[in-house]
Amino acid sequence: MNYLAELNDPQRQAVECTDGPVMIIAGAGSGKTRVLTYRIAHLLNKGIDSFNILSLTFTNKAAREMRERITKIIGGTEAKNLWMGTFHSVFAKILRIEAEKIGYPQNFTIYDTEDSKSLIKSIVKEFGLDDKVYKPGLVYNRISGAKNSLISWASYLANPDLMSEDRSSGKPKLGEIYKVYTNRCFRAGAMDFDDLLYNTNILLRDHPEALHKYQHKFKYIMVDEYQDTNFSQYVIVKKLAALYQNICVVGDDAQSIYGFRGADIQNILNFEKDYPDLKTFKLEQNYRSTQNIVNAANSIIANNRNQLKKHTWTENETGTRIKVVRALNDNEEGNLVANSIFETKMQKQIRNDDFAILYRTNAQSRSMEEALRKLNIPYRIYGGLSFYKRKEIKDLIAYFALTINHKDEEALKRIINYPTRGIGNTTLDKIIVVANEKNVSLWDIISNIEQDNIGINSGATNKISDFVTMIKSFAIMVNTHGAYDVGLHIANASGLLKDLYNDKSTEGVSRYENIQELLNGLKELSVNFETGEESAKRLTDFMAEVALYTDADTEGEDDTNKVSLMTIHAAKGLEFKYVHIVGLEENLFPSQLSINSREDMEEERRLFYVAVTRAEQEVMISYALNRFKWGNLTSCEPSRFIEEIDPSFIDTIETKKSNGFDIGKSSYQSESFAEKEWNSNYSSKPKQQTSPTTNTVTYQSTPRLKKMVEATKLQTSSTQYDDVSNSLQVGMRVEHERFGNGAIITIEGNAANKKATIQFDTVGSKQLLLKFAKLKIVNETV
DNA sequence: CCAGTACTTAGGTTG
DNA sequence: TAAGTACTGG
Repeated sequence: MNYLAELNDPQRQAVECTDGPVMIIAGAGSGKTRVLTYRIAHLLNKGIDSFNILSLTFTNKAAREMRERITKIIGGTEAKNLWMGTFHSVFAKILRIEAEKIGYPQNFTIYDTEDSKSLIKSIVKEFGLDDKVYKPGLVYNRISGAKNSLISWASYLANPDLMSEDRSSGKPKLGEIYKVYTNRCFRAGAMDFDDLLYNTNILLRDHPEALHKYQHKFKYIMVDEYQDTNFSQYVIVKKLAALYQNICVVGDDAQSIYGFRGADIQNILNFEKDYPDLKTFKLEQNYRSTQNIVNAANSIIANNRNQLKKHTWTENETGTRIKVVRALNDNEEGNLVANSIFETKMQKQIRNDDFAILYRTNAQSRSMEEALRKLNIPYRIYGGLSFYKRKEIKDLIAYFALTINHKDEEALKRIINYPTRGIGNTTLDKIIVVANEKNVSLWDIISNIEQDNIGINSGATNKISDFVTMIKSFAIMVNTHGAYDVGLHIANASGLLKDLYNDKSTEGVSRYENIQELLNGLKELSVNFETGEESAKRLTDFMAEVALYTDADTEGEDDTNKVSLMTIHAAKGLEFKYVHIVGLEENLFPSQLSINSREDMEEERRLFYVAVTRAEQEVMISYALNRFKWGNLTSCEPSRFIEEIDPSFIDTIETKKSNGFDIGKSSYQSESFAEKEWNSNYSSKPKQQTSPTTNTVTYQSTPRLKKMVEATKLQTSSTQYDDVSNSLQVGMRVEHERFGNGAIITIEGNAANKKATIQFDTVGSKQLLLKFAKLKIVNETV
């Protein structure tokens, strides 16, 4: 295959320059992925072994696309041998191999962000600190930032700058929390996402033999989206490439938009300093967009100081100018955008999925959705909750995790009493206290619960040992059965499937189906398609990868041909014929939080650059004069970014509504249709200011009296229902004032804590505390 | 234990 | 405004 003929000059040079350090500055739409894939093909053509090539990306999606394209060129077998994937997946794989060197078990758990935050939350609680001050998300970001800068907890505590920062922000204990967090993760045999990179650095720093091994293995290294690397990733790449120096980084400093999560644009700006004999190639020809779009984008980015020199250009047609549209308020902005899409569709016969609406913040999607719905335009919002983050999925996966790694404490805390098995918070708290005293894992305590008397009553003790026995039995099965068999068994034996099955609400049904879907996924994994026989794919293999799945991008059948709604961040790497960028207002885009520093402002500007360069044919920019923010109507000014576009590439549209009023002219504003609509949208809503004074005022008396009244009430109610509660038996049919009729399935606990599980005819199964549930016996026949 | 209510908070997001 | 969480009464 003559792939070199398909490339322009700089693209071909970049492909052919395989040895030594190379930097490819790839403008938007310049054929970057093509160059990367052809470069790998070229390496293989030259006789390089596919096992010696490492290719790193940031997202699963990018990795998958790359693998698909490379498979087409070089075939599946060769493609499989390449080390190709996200930073996290590649180094997780290496860490599993080398885990023992750094004191971790080979089957370590990967904590996702939710696990990490929940752990942080419990540590903050243990410290007796206020979780309003030490918000888990904030603490997590602080720890994450430290790890991505390769600052250990010890150097954090020893760093006077960091310590004084934390003191002046009123959070002096952050370093201590970092320390305990690290210890707890280690104790649980768990790494968070940042640890996958941090610990790789530890491995390469402290174990020269491991460093040499991987330096020799990865003779050729490629990194995509290099402008998004953080310090931790930068050091890994630098170390691995130190021996052969066949390092090729690809990126575009103008598209660096992830500074807020630790990406350091200096990594690409200073790449030359690390490799003085660096060869740089610039891909400046844009194949995606019209001249107007490319030129407008160039005029925007020219306002940034901190950038590498490059001039993108295109041979495409001139195209139409960028339209700038003003709306009176956010709802009208939605209507203008939706109308524009509707008209373009009709006039030019364009598909829905050729349109995208891009915004700075997720909150802006609402007005867009409403407007699209009014015109019956199908749309899809990106960035929802991914499958693997759903509660029921996380619950089942927690069972898997605990089965494979008994020390995993977040998994254990999540499921020890779900489905409820009588191991309540009090018991769990006791276990945690003892585990912390001895600094051993929770599992160490509960698996010896019968020997060590830690002040838990015999009932709970029995339940805990049942739980331990169950998990141990799962663990045995993992070694003897395929992933699907074990998964199904765990879902059943844990009682999770049954619990969901009993919930007949819409959400309950959907949760049950989600579990089925996960199990189906396991089945596909464990069946060998060619023979139809069970393969040796183990639950362990699934668990090694699942934490790194984020696939919100599994497109179903019904997701085709819809208008795309997403944040600009989410749009990076995508392209659409028609792009609407909405909310171009000061304090929104650029964001209010970025107006005080040049770095942040330049990142906002790059974000705008990314937005504009998504478009092939047309860009429409809109802003509103008034917008609801946090429940208040605020007036807005047009964004400075609009002025920064060279005026020769812009058309300012004086929008006309269907009735002919020109809302762009202020003289019409007080009488215009738009104004009336504005009034009807916001002012005519009944404000509920008039309080319903006539309604029942139950306790308009002193607090003391109120207490007495309530005490009497409780007394009467409990005496009244004690008799009923004592005579209840399993099998009886009862009536509940809210849930209707049902049958008693189990009764447990005694006296005040007596509770029953009841299968109701209409609302499914519920557990009720008999003290409160005013049950009437309907039928005593057992 | 369940469900309703009071209260809080509000950027972008991959793995 | 809206959505999510913490608290509390039955």
